[in-house]
Amino acid sequence: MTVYDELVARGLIAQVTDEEEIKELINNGKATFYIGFDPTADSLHVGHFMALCLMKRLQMAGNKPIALIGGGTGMIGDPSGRTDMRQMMTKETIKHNCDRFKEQMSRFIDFSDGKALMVNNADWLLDLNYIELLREVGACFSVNNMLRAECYKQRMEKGLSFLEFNYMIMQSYDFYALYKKYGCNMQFGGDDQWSNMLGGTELIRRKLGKDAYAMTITLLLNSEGKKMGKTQSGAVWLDADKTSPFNFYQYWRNVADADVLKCIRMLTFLPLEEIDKMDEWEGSQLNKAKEILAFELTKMVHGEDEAFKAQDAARALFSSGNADNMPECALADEDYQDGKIDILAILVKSGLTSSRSEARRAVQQGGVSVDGNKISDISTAYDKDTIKSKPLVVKKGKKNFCRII
RNA sequence: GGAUGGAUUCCCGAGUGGCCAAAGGGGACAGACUGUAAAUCUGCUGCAAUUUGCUUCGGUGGUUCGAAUCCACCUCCAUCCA
Repeated sequence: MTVYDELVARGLIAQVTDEEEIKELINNGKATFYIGFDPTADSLHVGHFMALCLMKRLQMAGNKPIALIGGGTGMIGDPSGRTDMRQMMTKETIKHNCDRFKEQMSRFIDFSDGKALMVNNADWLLDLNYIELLREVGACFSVNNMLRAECYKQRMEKGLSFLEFNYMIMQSYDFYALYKKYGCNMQFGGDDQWSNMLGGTELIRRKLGKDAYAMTITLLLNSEGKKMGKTQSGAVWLDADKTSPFNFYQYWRNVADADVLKCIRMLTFLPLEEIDKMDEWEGSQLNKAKEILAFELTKMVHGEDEAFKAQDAARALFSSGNADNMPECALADEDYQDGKIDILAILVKSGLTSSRSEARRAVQQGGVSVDGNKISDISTAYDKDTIKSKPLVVKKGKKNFCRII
């Protein structure tokens, strides 16, 4: 099976500019492609993960990936798919985020011996001169066309600043620059990037008279049509300090039935034949598939050891309610009053609830238990000595655990 | 630059002087049912406290016994005109 066919079978491809040409290029390892990453946070998250996997797949097939970090475009902010303006970031923040991205990417992509490149568009964008830029590429863009682009449409209602409007031009310029410098002939990106990417191929055609290609990756949406990889507390990060391996595992363990197979197909490297077999599974058997999904992804992101730990912890936790590998919270001496600490304070300290009011509600609604015993009295308190000699396992709701030491 | 409309709690959105911690919906959280799923039903959703207190309605001042609501100025946004 060719790489391209595999990508199709896994449902990764959303749109392509020229299917035949792209097949030819990537199946034969002739593509030099780039994917851009905006440094909007100090860690990559699940949304980037798909792109990284795609890079890896194509790299394994002999193509050369270029990871482009948007140190320059990050100063503008991509309006695509957004309903309001991004917050402007300082140069220092962007720099810091770029460095962190680099570190994380190296874990997935092989950058040795020039097998892959990492570049920062700040290197060329920041030196651009406004008038020169206008003369060089300004003529190649039709405002009429740009306004028709899907990514700007919804912003036409709410307002779009000139700054953000230029994002497409910057991204197109990136492609153009990479084409000239590294012979980069293909760009990949999220499906929301489609119009920006077309801007690039168009620019290359006009300026150089050469063909370049673009392909978008299907956005990972859940069955409700929302982007996956987001929780109420924010994104699911790849950085272990921002999203612990256990929580990362749990996120995937908890996906809806309707989404499991899609996720396995798109995100894991399991052979397709194996995945097709799972297609038959239904009902509670899908739970097994969820475990596989969670394990595989955790393994890729955090390593096999962490994956086993998370899996063991989850299994133990949900069957017996105790385990070694659960989030832990160490109480300090000043957390105790007269050698005691009450249940509400414990809930807040451990981060299981964000305020005492919320903690009180949780207890009153019967959602809190300690060592398997439901707590019904909000004034329940524990001695320091008791906790020090034997940690408490506090549970809020069905899935939130914390060991108090 | 001119005219008009707008900014409300996580989001949408009601509220035009006291009865407002602020309707309704969504989301989140908790309970029941389950398979760590979905759907459904129930509760709950500013902060702190065992029937009470404290801080919120873009910002700053002001009027008033009392302001999310009235006035002034400012900031930001949209629409139309230039």
